[in-house]
Amino acid sequence: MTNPDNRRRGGKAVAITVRQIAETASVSVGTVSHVLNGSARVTEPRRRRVMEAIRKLGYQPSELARGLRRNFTAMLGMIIPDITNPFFPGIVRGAEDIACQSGYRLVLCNSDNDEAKELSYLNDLRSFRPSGLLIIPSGSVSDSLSHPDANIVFVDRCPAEWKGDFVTADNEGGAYQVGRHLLALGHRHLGVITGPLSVTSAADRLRGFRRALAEMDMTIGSEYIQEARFNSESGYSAALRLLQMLPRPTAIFAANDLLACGALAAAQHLRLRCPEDLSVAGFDNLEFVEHTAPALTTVHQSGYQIGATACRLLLERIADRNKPPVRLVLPTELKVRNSTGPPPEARGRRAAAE
Amino acid sequence: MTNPDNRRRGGKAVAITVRQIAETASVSVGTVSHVLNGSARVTEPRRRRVMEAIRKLGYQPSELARGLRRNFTAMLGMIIPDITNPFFPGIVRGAEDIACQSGYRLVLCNSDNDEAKELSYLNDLRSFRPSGLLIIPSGSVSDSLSHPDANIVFVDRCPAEWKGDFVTADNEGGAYQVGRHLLALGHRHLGVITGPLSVTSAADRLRGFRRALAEMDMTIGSEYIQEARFNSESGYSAALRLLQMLPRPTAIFAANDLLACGALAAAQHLRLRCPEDLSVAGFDNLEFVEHTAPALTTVHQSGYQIGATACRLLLERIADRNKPPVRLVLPTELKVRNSTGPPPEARGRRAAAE
DNA sequence: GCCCGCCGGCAAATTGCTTTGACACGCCCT
DNA sequence: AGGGCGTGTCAAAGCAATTTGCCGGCGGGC
Repeated sequence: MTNPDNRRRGGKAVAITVRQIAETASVSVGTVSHVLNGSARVTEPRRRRVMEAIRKLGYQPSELARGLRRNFTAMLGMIIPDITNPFFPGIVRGAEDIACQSGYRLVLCNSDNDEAKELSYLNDLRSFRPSGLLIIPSGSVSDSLSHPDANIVFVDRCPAEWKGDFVTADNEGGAYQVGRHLLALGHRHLGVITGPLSVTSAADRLRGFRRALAEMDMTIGSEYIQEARFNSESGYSAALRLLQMLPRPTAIFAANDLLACGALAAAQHLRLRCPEDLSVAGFDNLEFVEHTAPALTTVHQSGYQIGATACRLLLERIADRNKPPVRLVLPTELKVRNSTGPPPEARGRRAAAE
Repeated sequence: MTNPDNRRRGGKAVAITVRQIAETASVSVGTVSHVLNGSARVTEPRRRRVMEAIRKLGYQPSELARGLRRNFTAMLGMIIPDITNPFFPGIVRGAEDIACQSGYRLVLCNSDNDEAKELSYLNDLRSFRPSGLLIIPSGSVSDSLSHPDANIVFVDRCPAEWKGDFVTADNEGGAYQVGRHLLALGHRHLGVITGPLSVTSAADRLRGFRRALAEMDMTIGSEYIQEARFNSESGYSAALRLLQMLPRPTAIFAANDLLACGALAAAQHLRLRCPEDLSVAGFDNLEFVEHTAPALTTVHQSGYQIGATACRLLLERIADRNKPPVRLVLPTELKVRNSTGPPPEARGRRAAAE
């Protein structure tokens, strides 16, 4: 019963190979390969013998050997800025679900918002010959353009030079909605905490917000726009800076929910009530912001959908390298909750009128 | 200048290979390999010629070919239950940082708390011949024991039969602290929302909580222990069930922060004030629970540390397959915030006394 | 009844890299 | 000066798959 080949060599276990399957099924290795890949017709009795042998020996083909020969593997590389930012796991999850459904595996790397790290990962990932790459860029990734050999879909953010497949949410439109909302409430002194402006999504959000202002013939002083990194600590200190200015803004638009959380904390620290003294709006609609104090007004975007869509696009790109590039913008939606309300003066007036 | 080998074949680009490096540097391919791996001494002039050629041609060795030959690759597999549970990304991040520092890449899979999916991923991952595996198990993964060929570290949860390397936080101790805290506040009617009891960490937490009760010669009725899945919706409905019982519990210990969030929402839905009418405590200390309304009392455990430690252990295991297994329990710490307070009756008494 | 063509299967070449055994060269010691 | 010995280099043999070229046998058409 024990196959002489199925033993230990050099002290380490050797896996089952096609050769053993071939012997067990009394066929050639080529035939086994054809059965596995449907790359040629194999008559039924042989086919069944092979399948049986595979089942019996618990054979699992080596992705390495297969990849080496075919020059690509059943894996997709994905580079994200930071897995601990709760927005990205949603994207990853969406992408992974789609990838796994099609028999692909996802390899994940954190670029840590560092362009050098990103580039290094990009190269490392390539040495595994993945079928494709999903990239949420931190830098310009200019290199990827000089190596157009890989299938790449950019996600959430888009390098300026990139003309290929791309999926994002409607950052500009969502931010525009926030602007309209705050203006409609009567706010005239506005502050913005933006993400790093080198990141396209952050820039788009700022632009959308400004568009809402422009429609009311308003502008916003550059000192009222604070650039921050996409985390709550950074949002906290940016909010402190804004709230010490005169006139003090009555509303703050934070470019994502983490920044908004930091802003809430800053307001609390300064004993400003939200939304009575200060309105705060965020972006992303992370799951937990319904439970913050107060519940956060924010723009909903579905990370899962973004990831799933991007991955679907990538699979299509893999299937047909020559189809025209697709650039998708998924809808966003303003969720008004309790962290935004009329500014103090309007509130006072309204209270007086009642 | 153009190397004749460096052209397209069959329509697709062919990467630079050792062979081309060898030709360019006028050495044999074996020598190139030795330079790359330091597997034999190479005289300085040759070594420099090789390095120069590598730099000039932008050579990147194929991990596939290398892995095929050596029977392992510079990658680590990781299986986690669900990346969208914010506790896990911290672990992943910790593991990834350590892995990348040592030149390894992390491949991630979501088992979705599904044992079958977990097993399937385990096998797929194996076909890439990773140097090791980090697993947060959803099921018993009994299979992994019959294939002790891989280096495996279990993380956060431990299958009953597993006697190898393992890292977790002090779930039992943390839950014990919560129990002591709630009892010290005067609570006598307690409810527990536990995670799936097949998951060892959930069982440990319940045990720790019970130990605190036992020290006061108390027990808890089984109807006051509601088993739930580790997400907030499940926590919401479990809390509703608890809060409709008579006598109504005055405090709820939720086995993780997501469940606790659900419990807070349920309390709010029933117009119960927290902590005046109901105390809620969680577990994990996710970043955002400082900002919930009210700020959540919870047990801190560092996902990052768990992940980093587990990965370090795995690297050590890879370096020496024969060293004795290590089982680590990282400390946890109770964080008392505003979601816990004295029960209504004590509060009434205290108010009357003042 | 014979020949041609097609189908199914096999053996061998290929993929990029590591590793090993052999070999050549130079140095030191006798 | 000659014989070891150590050192550095190379060529070739894998690793586990896919893929290609070829061949034998069988069926159909003339």
